[in-house]
Amino acid sequence: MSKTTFQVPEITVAATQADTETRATSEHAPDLRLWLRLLACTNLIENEIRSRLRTEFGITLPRFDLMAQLERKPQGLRMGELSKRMMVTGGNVTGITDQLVTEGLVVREDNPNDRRAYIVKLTTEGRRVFRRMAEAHEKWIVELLGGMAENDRSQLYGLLAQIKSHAARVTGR
Amino acid sequence: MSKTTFQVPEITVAATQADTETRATSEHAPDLRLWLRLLACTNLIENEIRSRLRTEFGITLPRFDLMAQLERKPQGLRMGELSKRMMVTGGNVTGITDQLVTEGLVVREDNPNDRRAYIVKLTTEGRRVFRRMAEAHEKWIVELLGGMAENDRSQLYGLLAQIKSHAARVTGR
DNA sequence: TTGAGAATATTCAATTATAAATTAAACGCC
DNA sequence: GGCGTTTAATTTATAATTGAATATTCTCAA
Repeated sequence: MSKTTFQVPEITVAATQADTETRATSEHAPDLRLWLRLLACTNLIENEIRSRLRTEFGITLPRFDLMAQLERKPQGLRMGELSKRMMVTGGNVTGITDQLVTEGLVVREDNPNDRRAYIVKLTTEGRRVFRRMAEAHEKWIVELLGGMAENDRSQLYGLLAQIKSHAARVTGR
Repeated sequence: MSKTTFQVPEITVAATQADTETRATSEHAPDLRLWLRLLACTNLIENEIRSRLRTEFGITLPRFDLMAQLERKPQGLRMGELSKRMMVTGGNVTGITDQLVTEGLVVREDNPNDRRAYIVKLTTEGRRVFRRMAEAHEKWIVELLGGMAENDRSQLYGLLAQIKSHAARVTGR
């Protein structure tokens, strides 16, 4: 009975949904379908957040993300630490930091213990600006993910932990 | 009993892992933590796939993604359809398609019914190349997601469906 | 029929992102 | 102390990505 999928009219499917996940059909491995759905969820939310950050605050998502990392670490972070946490390359962090420095939202401080490394911190202004944005950002996330039963949410959280630790092991962190 | 999360020691968490998710602490809303974990999972897997596609096949992830959309639609897709399905802007699709055309992997065919629109298709060579890559790609996904109990996987699949449809409603598709 | 508005795709400028090469400093070891 | 290796960050070249503006074509109502 579950093999009746080949009868589903393709036209209808294409008309009612069209995103990354459209790639997955019944012939695909369950893991692939899962991956495409994961990707579709992330893209959907990420694109909406990006758009709102731009229209509401005139900031880009990567700049917001970098500031978010710094906000949790008042002592500052090195470029390499930002790179790891943001999961992007070092060169990318250099560019985003440059922009934020120009805008006066973060500063590169010299590290007396290691002259190769900077310590990047939010400026007072940066902290002020960020807090205002973060408040809205959190509301948006709740709006986008919300309506989920507490039980489902913690289920999901745990299942993602499984994926994360497995994938991290496979990729060597 | 489920409200004990505020006791999680932040230091330990920060010391043992460093990624996007590091942004989440106990003071954050559960939804925010969930979002950051979702994002971390996606980035982890996506970055690994990108890297393997490059080293094994010398192709970029967006090019692979575009070809993947076409492979399922032998009749071809319009630029706008590719854009929706890949969840990226139209201008982006134009650029990626240009590259693939140069490489001889896809073609833009004129649409006799609508002279504004092209129909993009895989070439014979493109189909050949893609199939080889897709086989490896699927194995990688299984490797990265694998080891998950069938029950957990279908649980996760369903929970993501919830998120996806809710977020799609909020964003207006 | 025609003309206003919608739809389709491209172009453009700016930003983000990667990967590889480079510069500079720290580290370890003899 | 000096030298090879590692580490931290930037630079460079190229690609991907966005958002806005533009050019073309289509639709449809007056």
